[in-house]
Amino acid sequence: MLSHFTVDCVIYTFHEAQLKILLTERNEYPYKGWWALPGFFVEKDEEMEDAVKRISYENTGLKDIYLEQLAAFAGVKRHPEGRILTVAYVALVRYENVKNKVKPVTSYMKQAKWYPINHLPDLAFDHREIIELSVEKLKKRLSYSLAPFELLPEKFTLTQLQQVYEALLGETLDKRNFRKKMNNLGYLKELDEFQTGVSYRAARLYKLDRRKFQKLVD
Amino acid sequence: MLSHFTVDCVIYTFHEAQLKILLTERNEYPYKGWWALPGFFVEKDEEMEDAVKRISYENTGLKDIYLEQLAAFAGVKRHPEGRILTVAYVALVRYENVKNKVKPVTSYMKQAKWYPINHLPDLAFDHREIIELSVEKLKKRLSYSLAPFELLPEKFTLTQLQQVYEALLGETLDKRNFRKKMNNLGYLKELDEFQTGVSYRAARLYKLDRRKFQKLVD
DNA sequence: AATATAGTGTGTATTTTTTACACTATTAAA
DNA sequence: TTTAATAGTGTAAAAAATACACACTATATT
Repeated sequence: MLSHFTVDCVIYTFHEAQLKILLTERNEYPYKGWWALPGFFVEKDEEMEDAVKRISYENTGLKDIYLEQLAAFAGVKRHPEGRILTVAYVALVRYENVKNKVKPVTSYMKQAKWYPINHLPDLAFDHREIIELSVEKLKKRLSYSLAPFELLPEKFTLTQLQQVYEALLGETLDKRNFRKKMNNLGYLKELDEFQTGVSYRAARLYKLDRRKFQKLVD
Repeated sequence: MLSHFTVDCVIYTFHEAQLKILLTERNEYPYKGWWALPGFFVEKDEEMEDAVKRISYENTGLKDIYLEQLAAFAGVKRHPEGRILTVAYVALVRYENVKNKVKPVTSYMKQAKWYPINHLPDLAFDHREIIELSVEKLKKRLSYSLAPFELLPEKFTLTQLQQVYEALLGETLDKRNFRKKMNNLGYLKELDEFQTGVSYRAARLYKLDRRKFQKLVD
């Protein structure tokens, strides 16, 4: 007797200075018409991570996204039709890459939509609990995590980076101290490029130096 | 169709200045005669945590132990008889409480034994991988974790506490700096009691002030 | 009684990190 | 040319982390 279980994805992005999560409106019972995390059953011979990639692809059109396992949820009562275990994953995507691609590709959901983490609708199953745990975890790991850089464009301004930190920590940070610290960490590459299309002083763009970042984490 | 899955427990203790894990010798196929983490199938109407408690109780005689979910493992090939998902938990116990209680209470294992984390035997399934991940996680969280205090007796010496830190970090620490820091954190209660039965100067005993610890973590 | 043993317990100076805080510079649009 | 909006910058003070060595004490041994 083999294991039969689902995966659910908490797909984050950063847009308009806010952290947002992709939710889908279910078109199937149970919880038909409710908002839920994208998720589905894992096939018999399918690796969990591949299932997560499949689901994220269906929902964002993106392959090769940043993934991390969050936890397993298996409450006896979590699913109204009997105990179904789910393994929740966190995925981080760049908004620029997905903004035009989000649409329901499958028959079992009506639509997909980005919701700011502070303004979520009522959610199916125990999905709110899953999301809350995922925020907690991102927060805790922030200081040694790639997360901010997976959420931002490849080239970003220091203000954007600070906004990601602020959104995750839920508090505002001092601009000068934030910049000083980021520069001292030494894994930001200052580019000779600047923002375009803004009606005020254009900010300098930065890139993450992944090699230096990795060295520091070890 | 409901979920059918197992839980596996990485049960840690601290003894003889070493971190140790409880392993059981399997008395059933597959992997009969191999060492493995204590684990078993979760009953149909049983909460995961209750299954973990049941298994820890069978193996250590202890109830109410410190538990934390580690991760789900579901590799298609992890179990030779077909994909079985397992949810791994970390449990922390005090050696003084279990030292005489560890014995195989069930028919499916021959014996149970504490192994230092640096000298593990060959292990069944993907259990080595599970253990490695658990050590990583304990290490990362050390600075804001109750783990050291769950592994030590209620009343402990600063040297013992330092040994737990050193075992988890895999490096030695300076005694004076360690003590200064622990005292400054402010959640250790200095007792008017001292070690007994040692043939050298008896060390002062300390207790964790859980209330102050909690305040600091928030 | 003297000595060996083994671990306890303590202070200071230096460096590094963190914090608090306010103004000038640049650009586009009105 | 003025206004509105955001970018970008330095210093002083406090707190935390680090490096480092020796005297103390309880017991066991002779």
